[in-house]
Formats: sequence, structure tokens, C-alpha cells
Amino acid sequence: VVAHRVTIADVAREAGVSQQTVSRALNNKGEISAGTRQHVLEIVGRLDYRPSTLARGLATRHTTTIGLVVPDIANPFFSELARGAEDAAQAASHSIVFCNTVEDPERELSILRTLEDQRVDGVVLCSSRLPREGLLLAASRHPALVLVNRAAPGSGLRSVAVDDEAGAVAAVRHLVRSGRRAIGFLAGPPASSSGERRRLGYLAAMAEYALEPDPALAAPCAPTLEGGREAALALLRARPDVDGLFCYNDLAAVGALQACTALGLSVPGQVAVVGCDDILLAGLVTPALSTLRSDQRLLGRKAVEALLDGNNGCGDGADTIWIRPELVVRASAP
Amino acid sequence: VVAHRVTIADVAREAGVSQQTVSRALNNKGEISAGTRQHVLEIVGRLDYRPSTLARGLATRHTTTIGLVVPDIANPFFSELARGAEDAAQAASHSIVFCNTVEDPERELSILRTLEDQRVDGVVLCSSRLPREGLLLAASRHPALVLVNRAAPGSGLRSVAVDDEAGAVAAVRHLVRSGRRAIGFLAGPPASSSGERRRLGYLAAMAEYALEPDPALAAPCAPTLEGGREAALALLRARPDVDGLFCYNDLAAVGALQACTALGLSVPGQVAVVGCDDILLAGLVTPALSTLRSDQRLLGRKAVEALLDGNNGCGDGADTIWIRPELVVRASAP
DNA sequence: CTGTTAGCGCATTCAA
DNA sequence: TTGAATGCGCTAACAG
Repeated sequence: VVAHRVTIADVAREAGVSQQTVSRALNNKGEISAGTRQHVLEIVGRLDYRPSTLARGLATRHTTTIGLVVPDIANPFFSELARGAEDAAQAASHSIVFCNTVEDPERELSILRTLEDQRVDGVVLCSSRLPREGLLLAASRHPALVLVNRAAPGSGLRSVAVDDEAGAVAAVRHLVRSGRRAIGFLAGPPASSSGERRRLGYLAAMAEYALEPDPALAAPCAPTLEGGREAALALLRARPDVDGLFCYNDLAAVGALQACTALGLSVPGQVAVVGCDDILLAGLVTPALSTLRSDQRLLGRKAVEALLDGNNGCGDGADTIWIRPELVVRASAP
Repeated sequence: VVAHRVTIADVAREAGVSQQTVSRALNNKGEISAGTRQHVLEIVGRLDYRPSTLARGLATRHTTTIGLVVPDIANPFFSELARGAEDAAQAASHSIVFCNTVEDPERELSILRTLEDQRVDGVVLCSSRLPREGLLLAASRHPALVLVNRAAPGSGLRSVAVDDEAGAVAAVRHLVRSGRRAIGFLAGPPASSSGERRRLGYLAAMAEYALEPDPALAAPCAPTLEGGREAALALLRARPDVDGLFCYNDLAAVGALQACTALGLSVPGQVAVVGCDDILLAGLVTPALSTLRSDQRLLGRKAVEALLDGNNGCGDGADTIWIRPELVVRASAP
């Protein structure tokens, strides 16, 4: 059982002042003489008084709590992001309650409602699966909301996202500059919006160098080792001239490495390979994988900062913060 | 800006009953006639009324919120655990606020205080770095608290932990049964308590088969690839008769594989290697790594369930739930 | 079965 | 500069 909790009334009595004065001393608001302030704070310290967040929240109508909604905290992308978010939150003396949508839109909605009930001061909503309407409605019910890796153009909603397009451009440029001309693209799952942005970057970079935009060079794939291997096998067989591969993620890229081995193609001699994400494995395979590293921790930090800095949602439209991935050059595409 | 929130008073007025009746209808407490209950709930639905968690918490003295304190949510072990914890919490209609201690005991204390201020109903505290005294004090200030991977014998504190000792026993038995006799142990960081439990298991299994308990067979190592490689190199050079290795974690085990390669030793021909954790990499290296998999998600779920099921802390001593790791047999130690 | 009264612990009016 | 009353939105305890 928990011991009796000392309340503001106890402090007031002990200090011989009113509750209000204690409140003022604590919150540094309203005028108060330095003397009584000192005195009150001393009593506060002696009694080890700590205000109840609940009571304060009820009175002030804002908790210092923010909601973090992710598809799955066990996914390294989001756990890294969560770390960054909590760092930023803790720096601003805020707490984070997190929830997993497990990719279920209904669940996502119910989570957003629950967060309302808790009167969180804001929500960081990652990879929302909600249709635009539902998203805007849910957002309107919160004092503040920042989207991650999902834009809602024209809604005024702020968002933070990995600049997959710029990343893809950098990767493809790197391949071209190292002499590659027939560059294939393992595009990932068809429904992936980040995959779509990478495709745009891929096409833009190809166009930049007036290289053939042959649709046959791009193939969807499951975001797994096997998916990458199969897709790469098919692609390399159909187009033996391919000398460079840009892949949806590192797992697929490692699969592509296996495909090259299976086909007797040397990497990077005959085919150069670039992945995405810079997972641990990327640096450990042979040859080590060149890849795009995006700083998810930074992403989380920025999201929370945007939420808290909040010129609250009165945005003038284009308020997306883009996090540029960094190209990590290793042996697979020097 | 957020729209006006409908309160219990609005519902009461609209339904033509008292607030108390609304409260009863909602909470299914106190006697209430099925008729008025229906009626009230209808109004609740029509007005889309949702009770404020804050106000309710203030009145009832319990929030449906639990704190999750981890060293670092970005560590896959803890993000997986967090997933399990949130699953269980959500199933019980509870919310989770999480905090990272970043391995700092002072921070850990301050986090526990903050969670007090928030009046969480309980805390899941992972890998606490607090000295026993401080831990017990902090625990006494919370309505409920469950330890993860850290015991406080004789305190009555409940805990949930990976049974590293049993895991190590299983791993070493497996090696012995496949014919190994001189089994080395890469012990991990000296200060690690899980490392210590693994050492106990290692020694117990060796003793079981009356095998030499030579201290020279056990070597500390950094829990990294490099750490494992260096330690394994030294160990294998000093003891060329070693034909089996049990390693603190998978990274160290992969390092050990590299060491074997460097020394021209075949795996598993001359040396069999077993790791711990079953990280993604384990299945991808060549030869694929045999390893111990502990179900962290289950760990998190059990912790929350123990917290909520709570015969609250009036434990009779030995209330530790052990999660047994599972041996995953792959090529490195068939 | 239902309503009334009185807090939960704080901050926000107002006066003084 | 300080204090007294009032309310945040809900439930507990007691009535009736």
C-alpha cells in the first residue's frame, strides 16, 4: 500500500500561507515576494511535496503528456523513432504514452479516441493508415498533431518524413557516377508510399542523366531477403545488361547479392548494389552493402519538437520537415 | 483548437437524470434499473460522450495507466518487450507510458518519481540499476511494481526474468551431446547479471557431465562482434583443444565464427558455436548460428499480467516468473 | 433504484 | 503581494 501523499494544503498549512501562494511559488506565476517564495519552496522541499499531475491537468486543461502512435514498436524503425521522441519529450519535461496500431485502421481510430480521453497535449502519428477524411477528423479533435511519413497535403497538418525521393536520387546518382548505366530498381511492396517516393527519385535521377526509363528495369518485391533474391534473379535474367541495382531495403539488397552470386555475377565488378536503411546486417555481409541511412531517432525528435514548438497547426500549407537520408558507401557500390 | 467537450453534466441534463445515474450506467456499478441504464447509454451514444480519464483518476485514485521503465527502447530486447507489454495492457484497457533510463540510476529514480506524480497504477521496471535500498524505497511508493531481469530476493517484489541459467544448461548439454568435450565460454561483460547466470548454467552443465571446470575455458568479452572475435582468438590459441563455444550473445558468437575462420578452424567440424538472443543476423551468417531464443514479447506480456493480476505485492517470497529460452539449432552446432 | 452532498488536488477567477 | 471563493469532471458516501 502506498503512503499518504502530501498535498498542496499540507504545504500551505505548514508554511502558514494560502494554497494559492504555494501554487504561485511553484509555478513562478503571478507576483510573489522573493521571501515567501523562498520560504514556501523550503517547506516544499522538506515535506517532499510533489504536485499531482492529474489534479493539475484537470485544472489547467493540459497534461504534459503526448501520445505516440506507431504501427509496431518492435519494428526497429519505430523503436528508434520512439527513442528520439522520448529524448525530446523528456528534455521538455513531457511524458509519452505509446500505442501500437498493429496496422489496423480501426484500432488506430480507437487509440486516437483514447488519447483524447487522456487529454494528451498532442499526438505524433506514424504511418497513419487512415483515409484522409478520418485522419483530418481525428486530428481536429486533438490540440496538436504531427504526422510522420504520411502527408495530408492542403490540410495544414504538420508532418515529418524521410525524404525517400532525395535519398533515391542520391543513390542512383552515385551508381551513375561510378559508371553504371543500366540501373535496376527493386521497388518493394506496391502499396508502400515510401516505395513510391523512392521510385520517383529513381526515375528523376535516371532522367537527369538521360538514361533509359525502361519500366522493365523496375520490379516490385517483398521487403525481405527472399523477396529481393527472387526479384533480382528474375530481373537479372531478363536484363543481363543491368550493371547497377537500387533496392527497396537492405534485406532485399542482401537477397540481390545472393542472386548475383547464384548467377555468377561479381559485386561490385559486374553489378553494383545499393540498399536502404543501413541495418546491422548491411555492414556485415560480403561485400559490405552500400546503403541509405535515415536517422529515425532524429525523425522522432523532430516530430516531438514540431509538436511542442507548435505554432499550433495554423500552418500555411507546406509544413513538412524532410529528413534527408545519408548515403553510406561500402564495397557493394564503391 | 479543440471543440467543446461534452461532460457528464451534459449527458445528465439531456437524459433528465442525475450525474450519479449517468456514472452508474457507465460503470455498471451500484444498482440501476435496466430501463434507465438503456436510456442513459443511448444519450451517451448520441452525444458521443467520453469520460475524462483525468477527472476519473482524480476521483477514484487510480488511473488505468502503467509505467514502463526500460534502459533504452531502441534496444531490440526492450522494444520487443514493450510490444508484449502494450499488447497485454491494451487487452486490459490500460495505457502505457514509457521512459528510458539510458542506464543512468539518477535518471531512473527521477523517472520513478515522475510516474508517481502521474499516479500510474503500477510500474514495470526493467533491468534496474538501483541499489537494493533505493529500489525497495521506490517500489514502496508505487501501488504495484514488477521487476524484469532483476531480482530483489526476500523483498516480496515480484519479478519476471529470462532463465539464463536454464538456457545455458540447455546450450552446453546440446554441445556435449553432439560430442564436444572442451567447451569454452565467452562470458560477456563482467558486470552483467545475465552473464553471471549464464556462467552458472555453463558450470552446472559441465559438472553434470564431469567435464573439466577449467577457469581458462571461460573468458570475458565485450558483447560485440569485435569483442567476441578477440576473445575467441585468444581462447582458441591458448586452448587448441577447444571443440565447442558457448557465447554471451549472437554478436560475440559471430565474432567467434570469424575467429575460427581466421585460425583455419572449421565450424562446426572442429568447433561448434552457440550464441544467445537469436537476432536477425544469426540466421543469415554462414554457417547459420545455433542460438538461444528468449521470447521478450512474452516477457513483457507476463510482466504486465503479473502487475495487473496483482495479489498486490503481498507475495510470500519466491515470486519470480522465469521465461525459459528455447534452443534454436542451426548449422554452427547441429 | 435514484438523487444530494461532498470531495479528489490543483489553478483560476476575483477581492483585499 | 496575498487570500477566499469557485470550478475542472468525475465518483463515493450517504441519503431518500
